[in-house]
Amino acid sequence: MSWTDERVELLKKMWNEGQSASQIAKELGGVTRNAVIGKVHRLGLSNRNQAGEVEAPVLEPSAPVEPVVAEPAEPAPRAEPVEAAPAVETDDADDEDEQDAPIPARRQIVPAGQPLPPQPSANEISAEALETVREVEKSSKRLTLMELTERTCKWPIGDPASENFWFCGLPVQSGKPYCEAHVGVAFQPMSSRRDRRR
DNA sequence: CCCTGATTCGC
DNA sequence: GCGAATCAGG
Repeated sequence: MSWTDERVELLKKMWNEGQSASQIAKELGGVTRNAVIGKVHRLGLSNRNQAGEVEAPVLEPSAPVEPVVAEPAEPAPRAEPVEAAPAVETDDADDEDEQDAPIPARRQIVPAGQPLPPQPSANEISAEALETVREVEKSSKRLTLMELTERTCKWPIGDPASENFWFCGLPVQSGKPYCEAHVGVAFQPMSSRRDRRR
């Protein structure tokens, strides 16, 4: 593969969008991240952004969709109940402990045997948190189902029933299924969810 | 171990 | 110019 104008353009675009060298390399195909980094330097744009100002088009993910049950497209091979959300009984047993508690997750099945993250009802998340997540999602890697790995955030964004759908894909928080931002909304301290009694 | 970008240097 | 190898760091 050679650096055709088109490939260089894509490289520039992605680099200015903040994509990592490996991401770009994957997108381009036929090159390694080293090649990308090397090219980036030769092009003298090691300093991300400056003129480009290529704002990610990010189509509004049509607001937090209600839990969408993914059709078991293919029989998932005994999906490991990874961080299966324990039935969180929001009883009146007010516990002040700051123990993290996953919000109820809908059982969803992914061919890869990965449990899908819960679709949070916007009303359960603080405004700021939601804001932050929205912000972070702008830089999501927009991975497809097949591109998910054990260390890419599996938080779904958008409407699964449409083309406007992808997975976050940002680096997961070591061990967890989501990136930092999404772990934040997926696992909330009891205290912050106490007031929203059922 | 996973990842990131930066640099070097033989080709 | 290219990019693998290597380095430095999270």
